[in-house]
Parts: sequence; C-alpha cells; structure tokens
Amino acid sequence: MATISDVAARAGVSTATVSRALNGKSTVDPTLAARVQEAAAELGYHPNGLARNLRRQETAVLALIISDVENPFFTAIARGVEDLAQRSGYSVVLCNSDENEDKERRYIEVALQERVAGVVLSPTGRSTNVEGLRRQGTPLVAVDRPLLAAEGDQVLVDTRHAAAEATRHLLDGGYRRVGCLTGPAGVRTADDRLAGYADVVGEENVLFRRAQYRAAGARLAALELLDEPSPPDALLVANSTMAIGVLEALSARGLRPGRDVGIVSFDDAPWTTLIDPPLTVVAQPAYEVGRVAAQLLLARISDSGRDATTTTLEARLIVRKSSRR
Amino acid sequence: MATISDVAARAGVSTATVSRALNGKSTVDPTLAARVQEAAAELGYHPNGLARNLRRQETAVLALIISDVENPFFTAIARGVEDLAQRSGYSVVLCNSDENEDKERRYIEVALQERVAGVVLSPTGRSTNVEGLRRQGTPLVAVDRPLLAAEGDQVLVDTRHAAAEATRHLLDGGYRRVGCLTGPAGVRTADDRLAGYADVVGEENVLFRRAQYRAAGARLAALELLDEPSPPDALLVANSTMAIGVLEALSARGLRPGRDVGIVSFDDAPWTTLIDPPLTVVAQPAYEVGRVAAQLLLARISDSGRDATTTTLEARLIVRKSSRR
DNA sequence: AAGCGGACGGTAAACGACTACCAAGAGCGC
DNA sequence: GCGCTCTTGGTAGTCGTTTACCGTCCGCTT
Repeated sequence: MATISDVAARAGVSTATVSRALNGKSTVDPTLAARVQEAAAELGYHPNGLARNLRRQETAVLALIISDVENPFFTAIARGVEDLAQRSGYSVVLCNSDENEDKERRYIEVALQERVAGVVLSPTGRSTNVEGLRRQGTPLVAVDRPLLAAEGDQVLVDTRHAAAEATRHLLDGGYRRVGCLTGPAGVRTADDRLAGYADVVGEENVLFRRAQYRAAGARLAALELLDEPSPPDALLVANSTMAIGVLEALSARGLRPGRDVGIVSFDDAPWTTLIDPPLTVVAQPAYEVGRVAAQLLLARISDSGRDATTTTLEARLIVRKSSRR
Repeated sequence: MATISDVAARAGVSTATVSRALNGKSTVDPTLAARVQEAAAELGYHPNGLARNLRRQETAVLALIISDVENPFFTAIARGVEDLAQRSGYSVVLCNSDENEDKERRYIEVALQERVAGVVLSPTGRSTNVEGLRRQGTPLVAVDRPLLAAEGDQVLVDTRHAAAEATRHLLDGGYRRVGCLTGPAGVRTADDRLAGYADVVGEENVLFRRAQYRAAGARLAALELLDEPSPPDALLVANSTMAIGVLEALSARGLRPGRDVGIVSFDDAPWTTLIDPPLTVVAQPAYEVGRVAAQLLLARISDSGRDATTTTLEARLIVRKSSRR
C-alpha cells in the first residue's frame, strides 16, 4: 500500500512537494509536478483518506440514517439527499437503522467516530439520542419525524393534515365507519396520522389498530379490525408497506377494495396504479424531503451559526378508485 | 471536541492510561479506571475514529455499493449483508451507484480512501474498475453480476437457467410467441436472462427489446413489442421494476395479463400477489445472496490467502396466474 | 555589484489515537 | 538490606497527511 513517502522517494522529492503537486495547492514546477504524477500513477498511489481527514479535520462524507431501506419512501429520500450532495462533492453513506434503536445508536456512534461532515436522520423513536452529535457540533437534519430535543433543522411532511383530508375524503365518499391502521406508538408519523384521522371522525368514533410499519403486522391488524362486531367499511392506512398487508387481509376475507371497504394509503408506491381497483393514496414528497434536507445540511456545514429551521412540506391526496364504491 | 488528552488532563493521568482504561487492553488500577471513565463521560468524549483507524490500520466498516437503492432486489441484499455484518461487529455503509459508472468509480474511490475493511459490489457494467481495490488488497465480493477481471469472490444467481425455465413454462402453458424484455447490453444479468430465453425459444424465434432496468423504459419497450406486426403473446421480463412498466403498457393496450399476454417477471416483489392476476415470478434469493457475500467477505478479511470462490444460488419459479390463460 | 523580491521546495510540527518500551514501586524470600 | 519479580503507568514514537515556516536560488533593478 503505497504512501506519500513512497511517491516522494520515487520522484526524488519531499513529501511536501508530492502533496502540493497532487493537490495543486501551491505552485510546483511543471516538470516536477509531472514527475510526481507519474510516480504516483506507477505506484497506484491513493492518498490515505484517514490521514488526510485527520489532518484536515474534515470529511466530505454525509451519513444518512434511515429507518427502513426496504420502504420506498425512505429510498426516495435517499435519492434526493444523494443527488444534491453529489453536486457539491459530497458522498453519502446510507445506514439502515431498521426501526431499531440499538442499531440507530450504533450508527450515530459510527458517524461520530468517523467524523462525517453531517448527518441526516430519520429518528426511529422516542429516545433517539443525538446529544453526542450536538456536543461534537456535527450538523444534523432530522427528516420525516421531528426530534424531541430538537435544536437542529427538520424537514417534515404535514402528515396530520393529510390524514385528516384523506379521512374526510372517505367520509365524503359515503363510507360510514372509517378505521385507521397506523404504526407503533411513539413514532411521530404514526401518531400524527392517527391524530389527523381522529380530528375528523371525532374521538367517539375512533377505531384503530397499531402495527409495525410492515406488511405482516398490518395484515393481522387489519383482520382484527374486520372481525370486529361492527367492522369498518373504510380504512386509512399509514404507509404503503402496510397497505400490502391490508390488501391481503381484504382478499382473505373476500372483500373488494373500494366497493366493500374504502382504502386510502399513505405513500404513492409504483405498484399502486397496477392493482384493481387502483389505490387512492396520500403522496408524500419524499424526494423533495431528501433534497431539502441535504440543502439545509450543506448550508449548516458551511455556516454553523444559522438558526434552526423546520420545513414542512405538503402531502397530496391522489384520488383513484379504491376510495369509491 | 474532546480529545484523549483532555480526558487525560481531567483524570490526572497520561493519555496512555486513558487509552488502556477505555479499551481494557492492559490492566489498569480499578480506581484509576473509574476516574478515567468518569472524566470521559463528563467530557462527552468519543474517540476519533480517524485517528484510531489510522493507527490501527483497520476499520470495522464494510462498504456495500449497489446499483439501485430503489430496487427491492438490492435492498434485500443490503439487509442480508447487514444482518450478518452486525453480528460480527461490523457496520455497513450503503452507496448507491445508480447504474452509473461515474458514481460507482467515485464510491470505490471513497471506499479506498476511507480504508474500509471490505467491499461488496454489484458492478454496474463492463468497465468497472476494481484494480485499485486489488492493489490495496481490500477484500472484495461481487454480487449479482460477475466481475470480468475477477479474482475475487462472487455470489451469483443462476439466472440464465432460471430464464430458460421460465420461458419453457410459458411455452408449456400454450403461449406461442414468447418475447423478452431485458436490461442494457453489457449488464451481465440482462444478457444472461436474454440468453436463457434464447436457449429455449431458439435463435430464429428470438424477439426482444432492451431498456434500462426501470419502469418507464420498460413501458415504452413493451409497447414497441406489442405493436410489432406479429406481436408476442407472452413476455419474460427481467426484473420487477420493469414489470411495472410492462403491466402499464398492457393496460394501455387493453390487454389482460395471462389471458391475452402471458407474463413472467424476475424478482418476487411484495406487490406481485396483489395484482389481478397475480404475477408469476422468478424469485431470486436476494437476502441469501447478501448473507453469503458478507460471510465470504468476513472470511477473506480474516484470511486474505483464501482461494477465490464463486457461489451460484438457484432462483425459484413461482407459478401464479399471469402465465396461464 | 549589492540588494531585493518572488518562486520554489524542503524541514518539521501538527492532527489524535495506540502501544512498545521503560521506570518506579511494592512485596517477598534469603 | 539486597535483589528478584510483578504490577502499574508514563514517555515517546508511529500511522500518513497537510501546511506554516524558512532557506535557497534566480533574475532584476539601481
């Protein structure tokens, strides 16, 4: 593994000159520079980023810690972050916390230790601890879910309002008893969606179940709801992964989405137009969330004195057939 | 940003003692150790991973460079890699090359510079350059697609065979003219799937289009095929993202999957059972691919002298309704 | 010819952790 | 009291870069 001294020896110059020649910082005689380039190429020299970063006290790497790689919502965010970061010369490493606070803590630790330039985080839960990041002064942007102790930037989606709108849409469509399937308690998006729903149906009419943001749990929860003495004739579902479970449950009970049970789901997954009837969804601007988050992060990296901001983006109800009889 | 010297000063000991106390390497007097722990906690000390790694000449980070974060096949691989790596104390950072050779190169560069312990890579194309990794002796495992200049481990899926089997299944089902929709030339999986298809239909009956491994391109390509003078009555589709485009195309032409046009797609995405008719698929063991790749990588990290291996896993045809009239 | 300024490139000191080596002190047997 | 071993913790070198500082050399002006 060639080091800068190897290159220096081979080119017959000092390490300082090699560094200067390779980074083009100060002026180096063209002849010499060429000799250095050549030596570096011959040795297949790659500067040791560890040493460089240690010396420079900075890295061009952003960490993006998301709670589920298999959820299209988060991968769309990832794409947004990445597109913007790339443009400014930053690389993005993705860490999958898997809705698991231990993993999340571990990845925050890694981000801290590796001294990444900034972190975009979708907090898994209540007790996400970003104290360490704060102390180190590592810029942080929270996405999708707010940070309780937040003093950092946040990019959220107005999901409570969207849930209310979706619920109202179902009610307007003639459904009488709208239920709600949401994520775990303590996960802010799950709570907000439930709250938006409750805002509209009224506390006394609330009918809901919670499950992991996954298909399997949602299927069970949906079956439970359908087997209630007075089952719902419409459901608001808190994400597209859960929607898969719900649709399975409906099919298992011989119920047809729309006609028998109205369905509105969060997240406009690519397959939602393919099913019969096409799924009415609340489309969240995931890519945009990622872009904005990256923008804020970069801004904060270059100016750590900025005031913390909270950006709330609007979700959009896309009416298709699963919410009409 | 507290350093080890700060902790040492606060605890009234030398940095050596701090290091020893915190890493539990050599014996340190319990009283002293406690004092060090306390000082570290008070200062919110996080060891600088850059410095540590520089000194230790190793990191506990694996890089996983995949060609599309939005493709469930790759995220399943990611999960497999991660589950195994975590168990051995490694963290995994995901890099999204986006089927883009430039990005891929940049991420390989980052992996090299940051001196990650190993790399799992799904090569985007022909000219993927892993020379750098080889020279540095960074362990590498290729997944999904072979590496041309490969001397490293590889974990592949017997996709040609699976494509042949799927094609035969369509022919057996009474379809006469089976077409194929595959990925870009030079992407090995795309070529292999086409080859497996050609193996069965015979060179003279080959009817295919290529497109990016994305929905939009696949839709157009499918429309082209359907508008041929003698259009196919069945299609083999090379991945689930493309299948979305194909199904859209069918719907645009008023054709029903199965009855009008038989469909078999690669990759058992979660929504494939939801559509009507349910999609017949070739299920690839993506999670397993990830697990095995991580295993091989860890093995190679601890013993760089191992011989290179190629593991080929079997794909499984899951017959549903889209391949029957 | 002396003096001066600019360009270039070398020397060496960081960055922050780990660790080989050594020194000091305690305990103990003779 | 001496020397031995064993434990403990400090000193200082190392990892591979970058860069502040300084010396040298060259060419130009006066």
